[in-house]
Amino acid sequence: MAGSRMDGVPIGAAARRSGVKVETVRYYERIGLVAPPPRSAGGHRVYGPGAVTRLAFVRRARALGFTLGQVRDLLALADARETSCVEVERLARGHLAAVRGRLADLVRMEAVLDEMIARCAGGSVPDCPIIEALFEER
Amino acid sequence: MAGSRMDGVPIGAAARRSGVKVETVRYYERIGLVAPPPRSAGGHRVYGPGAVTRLAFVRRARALGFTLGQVRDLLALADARETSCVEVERLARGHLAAVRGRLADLVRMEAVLDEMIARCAGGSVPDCPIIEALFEER
DNA sequence: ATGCAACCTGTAGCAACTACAGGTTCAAGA
DNA sequence: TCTTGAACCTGTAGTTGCTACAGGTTGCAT
Repeated sequence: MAGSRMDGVPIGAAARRSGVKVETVRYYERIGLVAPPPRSAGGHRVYGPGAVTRLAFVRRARALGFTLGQVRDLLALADARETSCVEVERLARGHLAAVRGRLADLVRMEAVLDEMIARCAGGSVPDCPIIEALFEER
Repeated sequence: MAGSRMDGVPIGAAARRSGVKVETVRYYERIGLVAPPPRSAGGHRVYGPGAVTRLAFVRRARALGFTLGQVRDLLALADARETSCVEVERLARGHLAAVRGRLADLVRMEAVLDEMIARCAGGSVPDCPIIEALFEER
């Protein structure tokens, strides 16, 4: 009866549960972002719950726009729990600034596209204002 | 006196004028995004005003987040002037939708980071809420 | 004439995956 | 028990959009 509930799962199930694709899981292992899991007799990777959680962590951090390098840092900090919060907050703060920068860029981008499309009016104008706008000097 | 004002410029000047880096100009040529310019006797590229404008167009479209594939399409459309505007607008519209999608993601990202930092409070909490937040299921 | 900045080609590297090819293993049904 | 066939394995190459060399040649100002 021992070991019946704490199941190790193969990579496909780990991928589904964590939201990371199979190839990407192997990629993360290859680059040393996650530890190589134990293998079955036949050589298949077997993931415990902890490993799956870790993969999910990576996925969420990536979805938040952290680079793999930053994720690596976060994982290291998560492992060294004592002195972590200040460091983690610093990382998150820096990242928030970057996010806000990109946000501002995208908002501007949106406005320009919006205006270009609006100027395009009916659609049958011979001199397309979008092209013109992009070709214009300055 | 003929040819004194319609100067062809070397790649460095073309790069400065268009805002595209020298290496990137060569890269664009290599992948066939822009046509190979004529060369000087010694083999240096010589860019006319038209080529520089085209590079600037690429730069601006890229700055708006168009992929190189889309830029390629835009350039083709710009060359085939008659039937272009509707198509260009369609491209721009599709791109705007993509931009808005990314925008929504970033706004969510910002909210999560903001909240994580807020929850991190003083800074010396033993269980760092940022790490916890990312490790949380669902 | 000479010095040196700017040019040339070609290749390799970066992030962060993604997609094969060509095989092996696992699990479930007959 | 045997047999499918899906899921796994490794390794390599491709993707996008550049960027950075190395090791050489040209252009131009002094």
